[in-house]
Amino acid sequence: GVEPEEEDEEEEDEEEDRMEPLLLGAAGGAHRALGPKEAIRPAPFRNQVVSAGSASYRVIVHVDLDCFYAQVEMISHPELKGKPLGVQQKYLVVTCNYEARKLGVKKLMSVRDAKEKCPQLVLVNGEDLTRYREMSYKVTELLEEFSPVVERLGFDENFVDVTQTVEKRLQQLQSDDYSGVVVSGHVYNNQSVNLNDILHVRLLIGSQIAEEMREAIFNQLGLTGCAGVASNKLLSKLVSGTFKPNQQTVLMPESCQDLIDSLDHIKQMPGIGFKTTKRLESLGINSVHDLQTFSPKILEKELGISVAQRIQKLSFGEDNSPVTPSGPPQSFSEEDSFKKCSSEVEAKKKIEELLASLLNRVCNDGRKPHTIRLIIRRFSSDRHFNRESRQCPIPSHVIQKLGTGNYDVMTPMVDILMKLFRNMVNVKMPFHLTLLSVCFSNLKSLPTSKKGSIEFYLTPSSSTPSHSGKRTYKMKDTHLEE
DNA sequence: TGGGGTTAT
DNA sequence: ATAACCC
Repeated sequence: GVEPEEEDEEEEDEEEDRMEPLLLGAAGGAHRALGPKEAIRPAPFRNQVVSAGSASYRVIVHVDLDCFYAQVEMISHPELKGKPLGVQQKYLVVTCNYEARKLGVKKLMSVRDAKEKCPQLVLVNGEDLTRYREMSYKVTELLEEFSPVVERLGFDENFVDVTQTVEKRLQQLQSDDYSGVVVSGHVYNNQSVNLNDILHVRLLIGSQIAEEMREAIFNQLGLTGCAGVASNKLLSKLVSGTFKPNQQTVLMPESCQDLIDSLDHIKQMPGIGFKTTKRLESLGINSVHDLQTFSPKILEKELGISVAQRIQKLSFGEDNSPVTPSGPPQSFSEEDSFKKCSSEVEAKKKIEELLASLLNRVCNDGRKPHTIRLIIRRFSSDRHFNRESRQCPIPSHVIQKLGTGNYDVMTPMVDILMKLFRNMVNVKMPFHLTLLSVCFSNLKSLPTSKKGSIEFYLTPSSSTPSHSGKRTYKMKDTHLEE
């Protein structure tokens, strides 16, 4: 027989040690539970975030706006307030307000079913995401004032690592007297709170911060939402949904098992998606308990070591993934779906529309995309999982024209996109597409350093044979990323 | 099923 | 370039 390996976390530890000082500055540091080995290692960065005794214990807030698109629409159209409202994309009601929900409308319900359930339902078109996107970033920016460590999840959810913020407030408290600390909002399971337990005190302060966040979002942006406070992202997300709408809940560590037991199927576990659920079901794994007790070795063979270990940890409520600050977006895309597109001319028109919107967005962003991608969906029985794409670098002379309004950047871009199109679609043969999408990625900042002046990029040159007295310049080698 | 996003392979 | 995940 072969000895089982025990030290399979060695590499990971070294990697994380190198990153720790960085994360302490930017991300609040304590981003995972301490392993047993680390506790006895004399690490120079230990104890910087959370004092000894409580190990590294994070406080994470998950903020989840209530029916976000519908709220934005009710702000844009106040006369709709109080009426059952649905937001429509194509023939789907993608979300709706609580008046509509009371009358039986569900998210992602077809327009026909929704109207049948609720004939008074008011529908607004939500295919243009511009206003939602703008409001979404306002929320993220507001949250960043509480802690710079904010990770976006979709347009309507954010994770905030408030570990450092909590620590500051703890230190401001009169010498270890926690008797005045109270919870804000619900405590999951109505669990009793112990002020002698420093972890409890930290989470309570987290709940107060969460309350302040929701207050700020409401007062400054007019939006309501839920919040969950817990020791990691998974638990904060699960607990934020326990009191809905416009309420918040904190999870004390002792109730962790109850929270994950409240899931009635593994597909409700964030991180376990459609594909993994199918494969787990084929192994006879349906409940969280099934996953907890399943043989790790067999699971690793079925799903690969990475997925297997990660999701089995999730089943115990363990999640060491850090809150990664999202910053500005990594990509911009616009898509349109339709019943049928079967000619090149038709496709070109739609691509031009998508591109025009994208160019506006990219122009407002300020950064320049260096990659462009075209995505298609061909007609097929399984609508899902059937996209193809081609991408290529954007030629530098096109990139340079991007910010400037006066040059035509559409024409060269459309030419590129149509080449990508013909690379994917044999236009001499009949075809049937149901979606087109254009994506800009590989965004690079313009060099904005010191003086935004041109002379920063030019270096004086003395070798000027023809025009003595006139100064000439040579290009410096320059890269766009500072 | 929409119109977006992200990271890993 | 695709596949998985998230909303």
